[in-house]
Amino acid sequence: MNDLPGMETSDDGRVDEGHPSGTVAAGVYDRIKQDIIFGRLAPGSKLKLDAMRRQYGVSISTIRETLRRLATEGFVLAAEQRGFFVTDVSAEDLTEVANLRILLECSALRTSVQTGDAHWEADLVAAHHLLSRAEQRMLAGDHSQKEQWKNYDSAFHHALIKACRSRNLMSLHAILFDKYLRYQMLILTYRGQEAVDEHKAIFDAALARDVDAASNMLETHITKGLQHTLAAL
Amino acid sequence: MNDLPGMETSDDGRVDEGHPSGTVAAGVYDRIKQDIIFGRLAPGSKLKLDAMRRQYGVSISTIRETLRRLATEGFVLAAEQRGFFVTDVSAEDLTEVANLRILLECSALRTSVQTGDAHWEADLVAAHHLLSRAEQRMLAGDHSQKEQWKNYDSAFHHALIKACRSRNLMSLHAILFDKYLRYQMLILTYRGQEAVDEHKAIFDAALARDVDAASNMLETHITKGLQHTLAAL
DNA sequence: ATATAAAAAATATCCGATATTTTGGATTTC
DNA sequence: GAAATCCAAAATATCGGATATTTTTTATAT
Repeated sequence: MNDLPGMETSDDGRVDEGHPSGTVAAGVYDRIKQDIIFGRLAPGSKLKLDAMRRQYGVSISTIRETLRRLATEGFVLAAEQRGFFVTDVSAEDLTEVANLRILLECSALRTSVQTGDAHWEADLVAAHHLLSRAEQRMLAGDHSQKEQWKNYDSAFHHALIKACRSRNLMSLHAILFDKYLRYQMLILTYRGQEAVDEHKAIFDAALARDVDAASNMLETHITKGLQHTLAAL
Repeated sequence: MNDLPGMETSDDGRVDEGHPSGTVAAGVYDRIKQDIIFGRLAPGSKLKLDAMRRQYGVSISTIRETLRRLATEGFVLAAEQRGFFVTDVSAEDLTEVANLRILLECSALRTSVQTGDAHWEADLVAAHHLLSRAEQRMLAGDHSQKEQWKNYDSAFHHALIKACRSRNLMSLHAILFDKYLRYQMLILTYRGQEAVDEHKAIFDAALARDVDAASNMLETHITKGLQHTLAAL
């Protein structure tokens, strides 16, 4: 009882240990963030400090530090003197996030495609391969490893823009991607073959060093994903 | 003694009270952030928790929370188990920040100019008026209120893009602007009449609803500022 | 129903204690 | 004399408890 609003959260005494996180705070940060992104902590729900402390097995100071951090990234709302809440979702917010992704990701992709070296190519090929396999499983109806599939999706998009030579851009993009991801996890439908084909098209254009084609495909990909998600929201 | 690395920091027991900040943490956040931006805490310097606690007169928990927050925004580097440092500056970083500003700010400006209503115009006129007066003082050789001048500069750029209808973009931009600002404060030279003219040109184009002209002028403005700052760095 | 007052819950902050880790010297070794 | 090693001091990470305030809830009265 006295459980958190969302539903069951990450590990409840599970041995787990998928966290090579050096510090306690880093571990709990990862866990809470994932719990928000994957919907285990429902949008809008109150994050009571004492309950969180018990749930995650760390002190209140650590919880506060973590929530503040997540608030700065935008996953949590810090209401002065009234505590913390999981950030709400809305069609407007999703649209903003998608448009920002287009702006940043396309710009970074263009630079990447123009300047990426053989090493960038190799990483990209590897990332696409892993994503591709996961997508095949999804298409085959095996939705059991959604979390992993999304990790490969994330890694693929990351690999695409990795050669953009801007740490600032990369870190902003990473946060945006996670925000976008949360919306995708919220709706439960898979876009299927269409998205697979788009990934492939972006991948091919990138390797062919066709800057415009790659950028356009990416924009289409995000726009279509947005529409799909908006419709299901 | 046992002072902080930068030099004298904001208020040392001063009555001050320019902070209507409801909570203690909010106040110290503002102060530390300003101390970094305006160079009172030097780039790269170590932020020792105990020293900070004494300096700002708050508990270590509060200091940690604040530094974590600033680390997420990128003004502070959180080195796991090794404490916090003021983020270093570099030509590469500055260039990245400037390019991101161009990307986000120009995009937002275009939307703003296209969709801004009379209220947006009014705010913009007001902001430009204040900036303009401050610039005249600067040109006249009165550099005593650099901090205020920069606040008007910031407010002007903010007013330009205010009608872009994207909170996400606005908040990212605000952080980028502050990062850029720090570099400007680091070098001590004023770009002068040139920048004043650029501001005026952007302002005029925006009010004239000339999207392309406004966007181009803004890009030029940022690019020239970047070159000026790079040269002085 | 609605406004108000008292009680309970929760937040914001501080403090002190402890286990670890990192850092700076001092000492020894090659 | 430079490099490796070892030890003590400093600093970080984290916890649990205490207190003042503020918010929320509950109960009471209009």
